[in-house]
Amino acid sequence: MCPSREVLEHVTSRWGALTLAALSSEPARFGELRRCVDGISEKMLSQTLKGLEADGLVDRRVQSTLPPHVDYALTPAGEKVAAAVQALIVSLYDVMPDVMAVREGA
Amino acid sequence: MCPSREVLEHVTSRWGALTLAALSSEPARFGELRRCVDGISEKMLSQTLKGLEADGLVDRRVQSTLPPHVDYALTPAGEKVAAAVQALIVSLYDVMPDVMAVREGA
DNA sequence: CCGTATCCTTACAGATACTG
DNA sequence: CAGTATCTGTAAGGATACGG
Repeated sequence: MCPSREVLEHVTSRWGALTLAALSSEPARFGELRRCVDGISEKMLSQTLKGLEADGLVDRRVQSTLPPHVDYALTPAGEKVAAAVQALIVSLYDVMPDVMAVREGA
Repeated sequence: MCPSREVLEHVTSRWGALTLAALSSEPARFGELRRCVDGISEKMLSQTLKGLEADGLVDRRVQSTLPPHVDYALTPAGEKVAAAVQALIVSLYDVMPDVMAVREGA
């Protein structure tokens, strides 16, 4: 199975898309993301970020200060993918009226 | 949590995106989809199609002939979402060289 | 041909507690 | 603040066999 399938599964994993979307406006810190991505646990955020980082979509910058300060930002590749994810989310908002109508009607 | 989150999870579920992509070129039959979406089981295809149908993204047309003939097609709403999914996949292909490079380098 | 029903295994994901 | 470790339940997903 082609390697892009793996990346697709990372990006479209339960939290992958939301995390990319959260980073697309601006870099953010761990705690910010945790509050921003509604419902995500520390564990899953950490895991999701690691996956995206391993794929080269997210860049992790550590400042070894006290207390530690870590920023997560999109790489150029990440920006392209995140833009597509955003477009997908927008298209979803676009069709939500239809979706709701079908759900009721059924 | 907003209702669009549910639809997002359907669309970005393991097989959701691939199924939408497979339908975006033209309507297809169950068996065709099964062969087209590499690795999917009958159970998951059935389940995925049901979810997308319940969201009003996919239309199911049955001809009660013998043997039975069933076509799955995108609804107008489904077309919009599928287009966005396609764009996402294209963006992924676009960045795959970078991804591969990062994976090796690491 | 188009699915549904059943069984079974894994791995996803939440809660909690703890470390640098 | 920014995570990691462990423990545990749930449910997603695969294989197979059968029904309309």
